[in-house]
Amino acid sequence: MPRTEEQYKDIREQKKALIKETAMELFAQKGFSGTSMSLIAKQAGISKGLIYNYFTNKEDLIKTIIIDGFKIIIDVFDTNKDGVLTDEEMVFFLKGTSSILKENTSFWKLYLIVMMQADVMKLIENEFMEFLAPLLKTLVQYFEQKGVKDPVAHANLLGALLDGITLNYVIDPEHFPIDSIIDLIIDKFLK
Amino acid sequence: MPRTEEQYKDIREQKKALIKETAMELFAQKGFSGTSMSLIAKQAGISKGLIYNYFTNKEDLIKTIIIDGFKIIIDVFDTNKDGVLTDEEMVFFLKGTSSILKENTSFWKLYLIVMMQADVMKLIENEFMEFLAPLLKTLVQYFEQKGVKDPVAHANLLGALLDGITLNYVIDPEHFPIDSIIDLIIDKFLK
Amino acid sequence: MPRTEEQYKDIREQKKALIKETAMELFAQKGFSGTSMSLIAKQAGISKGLIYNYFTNKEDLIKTIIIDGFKIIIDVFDTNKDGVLTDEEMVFFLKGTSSILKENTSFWKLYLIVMMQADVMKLIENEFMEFLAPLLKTLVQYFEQKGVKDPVAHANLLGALLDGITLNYVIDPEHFPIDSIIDLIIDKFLK
Amino acid sequence: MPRTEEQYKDIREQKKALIKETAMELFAQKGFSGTSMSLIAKQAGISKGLIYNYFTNKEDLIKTIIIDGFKIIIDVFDTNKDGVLTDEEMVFFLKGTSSILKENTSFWKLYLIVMMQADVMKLIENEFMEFLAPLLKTLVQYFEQKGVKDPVAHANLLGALLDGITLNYVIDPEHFPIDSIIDLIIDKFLK
DNA sequence: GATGAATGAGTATTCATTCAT
DNA sequence: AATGAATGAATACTCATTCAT
Repeated sequence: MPRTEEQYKDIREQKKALIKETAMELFAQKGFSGTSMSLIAKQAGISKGLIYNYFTNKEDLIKTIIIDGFKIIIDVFDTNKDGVLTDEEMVFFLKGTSSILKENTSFWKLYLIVMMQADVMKLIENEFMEFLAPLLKTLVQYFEQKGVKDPVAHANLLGALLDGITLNYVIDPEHFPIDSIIDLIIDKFLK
Repeated sequence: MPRTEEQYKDIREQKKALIKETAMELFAQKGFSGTSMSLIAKQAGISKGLIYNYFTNKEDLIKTIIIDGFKIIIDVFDTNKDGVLTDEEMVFFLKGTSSILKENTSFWKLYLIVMMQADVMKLIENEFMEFLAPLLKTLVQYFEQKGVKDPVAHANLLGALLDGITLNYVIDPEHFPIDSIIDLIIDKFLK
Repeated sequence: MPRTEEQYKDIREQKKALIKETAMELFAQKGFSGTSMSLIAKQAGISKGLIYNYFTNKEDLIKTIIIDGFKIIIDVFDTNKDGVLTDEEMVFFLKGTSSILKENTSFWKLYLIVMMQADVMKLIENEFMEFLAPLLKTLVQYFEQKGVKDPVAHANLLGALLDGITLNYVIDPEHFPIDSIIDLIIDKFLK
Repeated sequence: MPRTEEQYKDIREQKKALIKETAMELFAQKGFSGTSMSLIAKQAGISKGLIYNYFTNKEDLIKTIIIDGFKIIIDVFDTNKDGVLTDEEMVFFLKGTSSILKENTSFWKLYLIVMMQADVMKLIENEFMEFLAPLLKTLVQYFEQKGVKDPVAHANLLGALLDGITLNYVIDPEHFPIDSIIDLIIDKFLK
């Protein structure tokens, strides 16, 4: 009995997710050029050819991983919100950073790798800006509302700080005291 | 009649510097595995083989570039100093960060790439710790002396911040407002 | 729909045999370092890359060729036999040497090349001793039973003689009078 | 004061001998393609360029080593002698084989390597025949005079035996019982 | 006579991608 | 949908040889 269209779609979605998940871990661990398609296939328990059934090539694979990752993060943070953050929401956002880092360490490591690699970065420039711009805008608005002297510098400072925390955390999650640092930030930026 | 030893030494040093400089730019631009020895040779206007006259292999090349870079930075900052930073020295250090970033953008980009790349990182782990440990210690001592509640978190926060600034600056030097951010840091951390 | 496992296995075995055969001829003709993987591929009518689908590297290739060769020879001669050779069996063994040389000239040439090449020899040392030791032991036992004064020297002499015959035969199979020499040996060693 | 022509000639001869000696050891140890000109230069304590001052290329170097080696051996054995060997002379020749192997192990190993390598062999084919032919002729004459049934087979057998002994000796000089084997040959072939 | 920097063709090996089944 | 054999271009690295000094 042939499978229904629905079932086929399910299989496709599952396989695609499996490939993406496997590839993400490996890219984060060994870098983009350091990870071969063969290894991804082997690790995922499928054939090399099958990957090309779902992704047109290696670049498409990493691009999809990153962009889909952004989508999830955006959903979580709802960074597109028009309104202005209250202090409470900001605390929620900063505390959320910690748990989102812990739960998606591989993704964030990959994110940093991609940011450093101009060639790969070009592939996702547009999506990257779509992701980052509203976030930065929200931060600027937040500081404007707090009445600080240079809200743009404040927003950039906080953005850089979050990047730096991400960097240090993904490199050595065991030893980097992320939670006490987040507390410190809340103390320094919200009072 | 052969050249004098002096002449040979001169030639060697100049060529080595040329290769290191060229390779650093390319590594920073395209990553370690993304940069081929052929490209380095082509860009430097020499033959592939000659690189191997000066560096035993690709790893030796990047290792030498990073370690020599550290040496220069250490000399500038004198991070091995035993004493404790005064506020004045801290300001000097932070302002120095800005100019050292501007003058060695490629090196710092390479530094971040290397930090993200576990396999390359292994090559220079020892030298990296020798460079970083005293710097972090100095920061901790500085915050201890200021009497803050959690000096280690403060030091790590400032360290992460400097990493984040480096990251944002090397990715887009034109648009990142590094100087006003440094001023803000001085304002936030020294008062 | 993929091929059946059986089909894949068939393809693999045929290709592997083709590569081994081609490589053996070339190694025997031009030596180990004198034979490039490119040339083997070209001669076999396949791509360079395919060789690495079947053998992990050049060393693995020559090692497999030699070891598989030994296996065949051992089967033919049954050198592991525990008992002692009769004169009749010794005649059979010596006459067999002639035909085994004629039928596997390339292999024996390769065998000699490998013996002369210390670095390649190291790769197969163990297998080589497993092959040679029982053969030599059988020869010693044979001469012991014949009651000659120095059976070890006799065995070594005969061994060296067989090596020498192999050497002369593979260098110039057309002109070396192998059969009359074997007859002479039978005459000189068995009476 | 400039050196006299005589002195220059002396220097040339000494340097040439040094290069030949060094190269011979290395070729015997690591094979022809396995030995680089750089290594020879380093081992001999001279520059790469200097080797090309004395030998037109690598092939010329090995060719000269082999041919000069033959010349010395021929002188020692005087294989060009027209007359026929007496039994006494044959004993002297066989015993001499042992000492000549012990004193020139590297040369004989190189000789075997070259014999196995068709490409290199071609370079010295003529000189090789000039060396071997009279030797074989002398052996044939010796056996003719002894009145054996098949003197050519006898000569070839003895020749192969000497090759085999050389092979076994150069591979493992410590353990191969060359002298008792030579005694055995004298016993088997002269009685 | 002597040096060693420099070249460039060559080597082993890897890997993204294709395609017949 | 799925396989893995096959390709070929690219990569790091080696080395005989040249040549200005």
